[in-house]
Parts: sequence; C-alpha cells; structure tokens
Amino acid sequence: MADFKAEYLACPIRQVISRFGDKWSMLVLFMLHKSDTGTLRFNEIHKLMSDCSQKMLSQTLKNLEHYNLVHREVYPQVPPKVEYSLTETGKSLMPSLLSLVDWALQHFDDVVVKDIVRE
Amino acid sequence: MADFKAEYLACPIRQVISRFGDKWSMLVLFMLHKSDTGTLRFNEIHKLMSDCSQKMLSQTLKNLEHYNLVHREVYPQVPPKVEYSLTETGKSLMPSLLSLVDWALQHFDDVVVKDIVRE
DNA sequence: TTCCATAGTTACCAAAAAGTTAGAATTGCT
DNA sequence: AGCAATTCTAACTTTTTGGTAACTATGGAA
Repeated sequence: MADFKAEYLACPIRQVISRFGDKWSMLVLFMLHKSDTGTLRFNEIHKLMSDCSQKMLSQTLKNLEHYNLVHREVYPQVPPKVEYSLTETGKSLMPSLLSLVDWALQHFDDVVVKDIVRE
Repeated sequence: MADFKAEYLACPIRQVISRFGDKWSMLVLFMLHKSDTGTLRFNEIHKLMSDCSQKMLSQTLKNLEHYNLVHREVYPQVPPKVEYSLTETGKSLMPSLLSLVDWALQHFDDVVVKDIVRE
C-alpha cells in the first residue's frame, strides 16, 4: 500500500492488484456474494474460510470497508453482532470477478493440475 | 506457491490469485495484449514497465510461461533475441482481465482518489 | 583487445504480508 | 464469582516478495 502517486499515473490493473490482490479479499467478496441473505456475520465468514485467521479476516474486512466494497453494520448487543454485506460498488465488481472464476474453472487443467501432479 | 492440495479443494479464486495476483503478472499480460504485433522482446517490456526490475520481469515471465499463459520464442542470435507472446490460454484470460480494468476505470473515484487525496 | 548489446542470473538485503498466540471488552446466565 | 459468546486487537515470529547491484555469456565491431 505505498506509492499511490506513481500508481495514479500507472495502469488501472496496478490499482486493483495492489488493493484487492491479497490472499483473502476476493474470497471474502465471493462469499458475501454467494450468501442467500446477502449478509454474513464475522464468524460465519470465518467458518466458510477456516484457514484464514481471525486477524487476517478482520484486517481484510477493514480494508474492503475502507475501499467501500463492503458495508459493516454493528448491532449494539452483547455478545456483539456485526453483519457484513456488499455495497453497490462491491456488487458492481462481481461480474468481473465471476468472469475470472469461470476462466479458472475452464482452465483448471492447464493451470492447476499441473502443480498438483508434479508431486 | 504452497499448499496446492488445499487449494485444489478450495475456490478457483484462490488458484488465480495465488498464481497471477503478484505485482507484475497481469501487467505483463496486458502489455502483450496491447502490442500491435502480439509479441514483445524482453527489453521492450522492460521499457514499458520501467519500474519493474530485470529480475522481477524475468521471474514473472518465467512464471507465466510455466502456467502456459505466455509463449517464449528464442532466436539463436548474438546478441540474443527472445520474443514473448500470449498463448491461446493467455488470450482467453484477456476478456476477464479487461473487464477488471474497465471496472477499475469506472470506479476510480471510489477507490483510488480516496488514497491520493488523503495526503 | 576492448567494448557493445541482449537477456538474463546471482547474492544479498529490506520490506511487506501473513501466521500464532494471547487477551480485551461486554453482560447475562448459573 | 466464574464462564460463555462474539468480534476483534496487540505483540511477536515467520514467510514471502521485491529491490539493488554486480555479474555471466556470446560474437561481431572499432
């Protein structure tokens, strides 16, 4: 997350990658998209992505909220309840993201199996 | 680049991100796509992406070749000449990638200016 | 003979990202 | 008093990524 002035002049790809190209962001967006109700609580997301630590999930959600892709709704209860959902901007990213997912599924053999078979 | 068995079971997003979500891969693909002839030499790419070091460019190209997104053609000359181009698989990724670029352009204000103005 | 160009590689170091573990905060329940 | 539930945060460590600068190979040209 550095050098924004340089990126301002550079390609939009750089902007996307540097902000959402981390290990978990796109996966979180996808989970929210797939959810029936459109919302998920912190622990629900965590269960869906159990290999993501609480810390990383929290960090990822904060980042997505900062960039206005995810909305965070806090209910003043004890124990706390926080619901996450996609914003309109977040929703607008989904077609592109799903397109990437489709590509990955179609080219699974070219790209993924290659690494697994190697062992 | 680890833990492929886990990823095999996981979401295709993970597969894409873990392989091409680095700082330079998508940018290289985009440059090859934009090229008139469809091919670019090492130094040509380097000039287009001058803030990418030789080492990183070399590494990135090697990775993209490994995953069959980029074709590497060596001409046995001195000084050496090596031409890079997109494979069919590489070309097939472009619509999704361009869709992401469009999204970034459309949501520039929501996402990018935010960081720049902050200073 | 020394230099040039091209396409890299290598060794070393710094920075960033991610993981682990522990614990904070709240309040009702037992 | 002690515990449970939920959503985090802090301190620390490890892993991964990226950057710099110097070096290699080749054969023709000056």
